[in-house]
Amino acid sequence: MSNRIDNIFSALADGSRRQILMMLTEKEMHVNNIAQNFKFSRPAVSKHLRILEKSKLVKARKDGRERFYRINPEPLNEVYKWLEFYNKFWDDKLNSLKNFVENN
Amino acid sequence: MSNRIDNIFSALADGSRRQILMMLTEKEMHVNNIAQNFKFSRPAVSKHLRILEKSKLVKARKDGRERFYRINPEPLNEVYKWLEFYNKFWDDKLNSLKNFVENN
DNA sequence: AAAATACGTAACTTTATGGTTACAAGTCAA
DNA sequence: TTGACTTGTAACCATAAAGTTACGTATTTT
Repeated sequence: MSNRIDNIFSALADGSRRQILMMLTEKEMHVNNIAQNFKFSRPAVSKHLRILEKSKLVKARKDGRERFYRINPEPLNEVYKWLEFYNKFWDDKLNSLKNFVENN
Repeated sequence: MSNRIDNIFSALADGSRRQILMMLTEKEMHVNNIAQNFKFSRPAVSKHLRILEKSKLVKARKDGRERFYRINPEPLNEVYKWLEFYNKFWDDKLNSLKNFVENN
């Protein structure tokens, strides 16, 4: 019963996965390449990649025996959209305070 | 070993908790009040509130035997800051594309 | 053809998550 | 002071998450 935005948030709730995303901003990387940056095993990295792939935060391209992963920032727009509402709420609070100060 | 932003993201990774936050934008609410909006039990709501409190997304105020919860959107700024980097990345990609189009 | 490489996945373990019911403590009303 | 109300928390259960090792398969190298 977990939806799209649940998946995105929980994919992002892990520091290792955020680190992977950070690496992928610089260049495409294949699995071993990514795994070298972590203390834990390659299959563990593979699992993280599966979770990132499921939330569509990364996409994969197969080249021979290697799989290259690249970032896909599109799902982050969902997070942005979600935050916008609260940003508005936050602004309104500031505006209320501003109004209070101006009118008193 | 989970840090501040981990806590914020995983607090937000649950639809019920996001619903609670949504309710709290309108007004302060006490626990029973919140629990009436859910099918699951009051202690379950209490647990969700504990998680939201831990990530500082809500704050509580005790009044007699009731505890009133209110939203605290400040931690959402952390999420914003985190997203900003990727927003820049995204813009740069668009700029690169723009440059490519302009120069060819 | 055989050996080495890159990867995914299955099976397993440990720990975390999200729910439950039962109960204790503080506060309010009669 | 007794009884009801509001809440938190402990103990428990089922399921999911995050890691491990072992192994199968596709691809490349020799």
